Amino acid sequence: MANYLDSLNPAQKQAVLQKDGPMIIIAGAGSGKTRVLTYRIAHLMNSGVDAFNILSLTFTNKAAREMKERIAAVVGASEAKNLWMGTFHSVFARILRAEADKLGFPSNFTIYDTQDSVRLITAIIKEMGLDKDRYKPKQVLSRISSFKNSLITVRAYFNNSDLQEADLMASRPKVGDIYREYVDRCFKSGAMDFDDLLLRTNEVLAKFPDVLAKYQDRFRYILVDEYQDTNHSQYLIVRALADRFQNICVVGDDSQSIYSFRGANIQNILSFQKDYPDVKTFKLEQNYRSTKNIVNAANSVIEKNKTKLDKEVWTSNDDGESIKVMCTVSDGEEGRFVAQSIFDNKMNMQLKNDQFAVLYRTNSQSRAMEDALRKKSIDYKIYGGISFYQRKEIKDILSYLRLLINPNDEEALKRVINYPARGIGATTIDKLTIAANHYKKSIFEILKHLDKVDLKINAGTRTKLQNFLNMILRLQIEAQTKNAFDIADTVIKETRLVKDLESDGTPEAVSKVENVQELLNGIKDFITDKTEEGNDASLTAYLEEVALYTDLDADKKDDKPKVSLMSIHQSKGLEYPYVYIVGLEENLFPSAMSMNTRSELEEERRLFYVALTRAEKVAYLTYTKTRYRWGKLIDCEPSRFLEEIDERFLEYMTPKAPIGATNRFIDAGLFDDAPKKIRFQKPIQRKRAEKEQAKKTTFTPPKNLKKVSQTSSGGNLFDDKITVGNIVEHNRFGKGEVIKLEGAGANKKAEIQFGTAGKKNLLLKFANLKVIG
DNA sequence: GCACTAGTTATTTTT
DNA sequence: TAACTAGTGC
Repeated sequence: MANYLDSLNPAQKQAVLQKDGPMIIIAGAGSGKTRVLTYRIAHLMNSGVDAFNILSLTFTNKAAREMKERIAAVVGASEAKNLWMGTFHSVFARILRAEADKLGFPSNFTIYDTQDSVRLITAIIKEMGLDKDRYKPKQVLSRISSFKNSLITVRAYFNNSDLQEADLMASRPKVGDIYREYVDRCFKSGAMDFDDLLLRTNEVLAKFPDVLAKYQDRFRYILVDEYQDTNHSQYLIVRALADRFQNICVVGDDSQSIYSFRGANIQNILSFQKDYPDVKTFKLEQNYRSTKNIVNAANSVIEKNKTKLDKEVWTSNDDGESIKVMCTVSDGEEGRFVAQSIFDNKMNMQLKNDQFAVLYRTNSQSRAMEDALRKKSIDYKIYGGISFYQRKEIKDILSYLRLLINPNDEEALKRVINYPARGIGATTIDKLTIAANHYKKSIFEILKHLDKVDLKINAGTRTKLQNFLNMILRLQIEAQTKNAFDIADTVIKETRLVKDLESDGTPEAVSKVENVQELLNGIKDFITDKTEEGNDASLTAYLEEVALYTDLDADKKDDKPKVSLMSIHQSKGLEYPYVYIVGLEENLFPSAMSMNTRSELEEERRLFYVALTRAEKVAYLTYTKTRYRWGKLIDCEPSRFLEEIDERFLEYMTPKAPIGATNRFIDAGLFDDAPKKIRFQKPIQRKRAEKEQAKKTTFTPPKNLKKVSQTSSGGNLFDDKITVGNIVEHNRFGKGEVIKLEGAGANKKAEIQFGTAGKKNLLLKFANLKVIG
């Protein structure tokens, strides 16, 4: 048997060797799940299963790509190429391209992103004359999205009095009508939104038995990763496809289910055993990622959840360091602490930026972190937030490209019909929209037959519309022969889009021009990559990839190491030696929006569990007493999650000096914050207590808690003892000679020439050096 | 039709 | 705070 099996523990090995039938792998955090999946697929292939018959669904495209590479290393690249691997969305978008005509969609249908969907819904609400304060487009969209994820079609909605009543009670009786119009308009535009990619897949599989049979026969072995985060729609697809051969392997961890807001249903994993009575269950409980302190601390938190599967995560790794808790006065201070701490750890442990991650609950928290890291000249990368492809200048160009592929794409057309400005304003667009709705055609069709439509549009505007139409038609013809890069380039020249920006001259415009250049480079890369791989390099393929792109996919390999900043949701599946979880405050984490029900709170707790288990070596938890939120300074209380961690695993940090130059008066009171005491006081009493404390200048350590000072006395002592020429000993690097000293006090650094480890720069306060001679 | 300004409103998490 | 909207004047 191939030697890859030797590297697995008994539980992992069993899961890999179990070839046929339904099976579930409950994989604790850091238990080598990816490795099991990879080897399992490799093993299937080695035991005669054709790669073409394996479908593997992952949570991100990046995960799929990496897994493919690892499988390629075992079975060879040419065979691995034939595997179907990717996210639900990308795999089924591909399948829908082949089957879309059966549902009346063009095969080159557009994929609407959230922005497109919101814009369309906004337009519909306006057209229907509804109050947009009552019908908030985003809320309406998320309601529609949840319908779709539960496979509630428009017809099903109108047959379901409960749903209608719920909307009536929420004073939004027209939700159903908006839903209907939205679906119609998407259809007319030849567009599918994210949820449609799953819903329409279900539809095509349900309505066309031959299509279902085709894919059942094709995907004889199905693997689903992160099964705890599948929604009902995804669940049904998997079930339908696996129905014939029942070779279905799902992997997941109920403790890491964190996407219920997106329709994910934790019941999918909890009740898998009921769906397939002869299921084989495997549990991966040994954690290889983190220290005992981290694993046990995480366990002590997740224990508080009632809904969960039975499992015990353990590790044979070292105890490691305690989890460090830090309180600061403000969010700015919190950022400075994190930046300083990363700086110190880098110095002391000789680490690279990419060994650190800063995780937060909301993306808006990144700003304070960015500012602090930038001041310290620490390179960082932000994941999430507004992605590159969402930027206006980029979306505008992409919209032109979309329009060339699919001229019925309403959102794309409305974006570019007057950009760059060509004198076609809101009034004209309204008239066109009304005509389009009336004739049940797309706006583009109306444009093509302007002369036949009775529209009160004056001659000047008519010419402008005609010119626009002619340009698009001309470009469309060019798009048939040119590749994606050339056509994008032509679009930019033809529309004078960049010239417009260049003449602007503002710094923003300059950066926009750079972004456009980056987009062009991206298209070029796409073409070369896909051509090399022998894959589809068409404009359609490019637009699809871009629509389903996430920041995580964008990692460039040749970049210099950077600190990662991301939301906890995005950090799922990742790991870092040093992890900072910031903003541990009530109403922020757990989020104020998610504390109403037990299940919401449990999900927040799982989110915290996910955050904590990202850490391999050291985890820092920070919270602050005040924070700016929508421009206002608000008081914060420490998060309940801090208390839920068994305190044996914690260490409360207390810095000796303020990290940055801030109000000394406030700083004086900041260090004696024991969350234990404060938690159970009522808010008003608490405020008073805080004021009292602020007046004190002395520090009383909280009882029962270990206290570490950032400026440990040991370090200080050595400060004065060490001089250039000393021979010192470091517990990692061994013996060395002090070559140079610089800085003073807490910032005193030494350059030391070690024998085996080479030259190192160390901060004395951390280095714990022993002077030998 | 368009550019500018003042006022309002929003922050959960994402394919 | 920042992004978006409605209103105003040309």
